[in-house]
Amino acid sequence: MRRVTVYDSRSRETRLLAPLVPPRVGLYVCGLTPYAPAHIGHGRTFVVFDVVARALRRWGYRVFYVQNVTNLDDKLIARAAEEGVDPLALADRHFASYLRTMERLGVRSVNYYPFATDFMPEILAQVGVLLDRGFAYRASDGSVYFEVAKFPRYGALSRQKVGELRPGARVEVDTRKRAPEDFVLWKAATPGEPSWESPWGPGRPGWHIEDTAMTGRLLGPRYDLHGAAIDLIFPHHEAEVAQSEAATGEVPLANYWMHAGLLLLSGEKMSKSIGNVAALEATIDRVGPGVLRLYYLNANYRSPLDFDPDRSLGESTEAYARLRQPFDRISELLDREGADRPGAGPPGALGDDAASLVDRLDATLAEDFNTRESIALLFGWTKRLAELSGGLDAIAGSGLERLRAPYDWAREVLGLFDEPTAPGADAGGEVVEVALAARARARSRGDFAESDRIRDELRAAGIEVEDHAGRSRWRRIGPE
RNA sequence: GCCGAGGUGGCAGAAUGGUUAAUGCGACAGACUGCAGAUCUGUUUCCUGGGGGUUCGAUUCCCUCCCUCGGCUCCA
Repeated sequence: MRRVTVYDSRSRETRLLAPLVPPRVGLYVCGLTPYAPAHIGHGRTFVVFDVVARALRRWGYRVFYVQNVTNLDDKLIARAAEEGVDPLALADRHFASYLRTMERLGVRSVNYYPFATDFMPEILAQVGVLLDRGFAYRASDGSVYFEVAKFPRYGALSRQKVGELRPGARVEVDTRKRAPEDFVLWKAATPGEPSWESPWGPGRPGWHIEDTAMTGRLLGPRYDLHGAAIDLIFPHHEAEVAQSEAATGEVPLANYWMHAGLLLLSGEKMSKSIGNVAALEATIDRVGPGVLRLYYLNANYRSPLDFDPDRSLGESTEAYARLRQPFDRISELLDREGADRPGAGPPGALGDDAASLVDRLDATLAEDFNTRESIALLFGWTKRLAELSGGLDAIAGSGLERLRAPYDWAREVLGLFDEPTAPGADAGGEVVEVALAARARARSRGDFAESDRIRDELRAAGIEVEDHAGRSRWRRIGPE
């Protein structure tokens, strides 16, 4: 197992990752509430933790990655009422679409997506324990609240002092509570809304308790790593800590807390409630998963990232195309001619350099998942291969495989280069070759009008033609 | 008001108590090309929010102020 450091937002320092039971790592990430399509802010968070899981697995850790699904909450119920559908069915529908989007984005590292409503026995049990131990109380209508005053550590994670909060700043204060900072564990049923039987009467669980009920069963009372976006640190994560630690007596709930920075849209938080969202699915349609992942990973995962719809992805598109150029060429040669294609060895010590670069990439990423610095190293490698100026074609298959190693690393860990690209392997490649042959004949007889017409038509179809000294090559740039 | 995260070139964004502050985008010039694009080469010397302090040396550590964003009880 490689030595890995993690910035822990609870202690506010970068710490050596020491799993409770090596090499296992329990990773829990707060997922979304599937009441609307995912936006690119969600995409950032889930790509970040996808890389965390991929990297840890590569380094020998056995990661069990749980991402919960809040398939029942106020907004979901409200949306379902608007549409006149069953809330749980609405959640199922949006979750199915979310899964497809994640698959396209290359997020395949999650082991288990538990649904809140599948953990009703655990939720009821945890609420019951909190009542028995005196950390919770029942309100007149049957709701159950956590009494924050009984848990002195409340606020330690987010460094909030209860007395300094401004109740009602954003959400109406619930008058049934003893104190404004108390939070609901069990909500008494509202007619017409989904409800479950409980010892305190029919109702449904509060948001926070769903998470600790799930992690209690799936990961135990203490686990290694809790991740989410920073906006959830208060009150959600604070409540998780209070519930779980009060109920189990086991401290701390999570050994490490990783909080991803928010994606801002033109300087403002992107969120479904404000309505300033860029849909994730449509963005993938437009630029492809690799460009979007590069955009996300091109910044420190903790920094706020300001998305500019007019330039951010254009810039990443250019950068991605440049980054992958030698990778595509190598892949094309290997796909077409195989690993035993003849040729020279890599010049100088380039083959060894590829191997040592992979070591450096691992070492760099292992310092709090520094994806940005890793990408800078990959650009350096792209530059070195580009300086071979056509020399890639002269190198034998075995050598090419060695030179591709840093890109293979990027594919495995960062999830880049995962879309089909090698022109030869593309469906329709033969047709393009025929068109290019016709264009070559036109050029050789000086008929540039015909030559340009063919080029323009190919471009309209998403095929970029590149004229090189010997022959013309082409690549897909996607439909305009 | 309180808490938290940020402030680095034209733009996006790394890193570090120490030679010319990475990388990418953009721009400009050259090579190549029938032209364009792509590609390659070079240039982009005056860039670390303001003010103090510690230090031989601060962008980095400390203090203070300013600005932006987030949270303040069911937001990724």
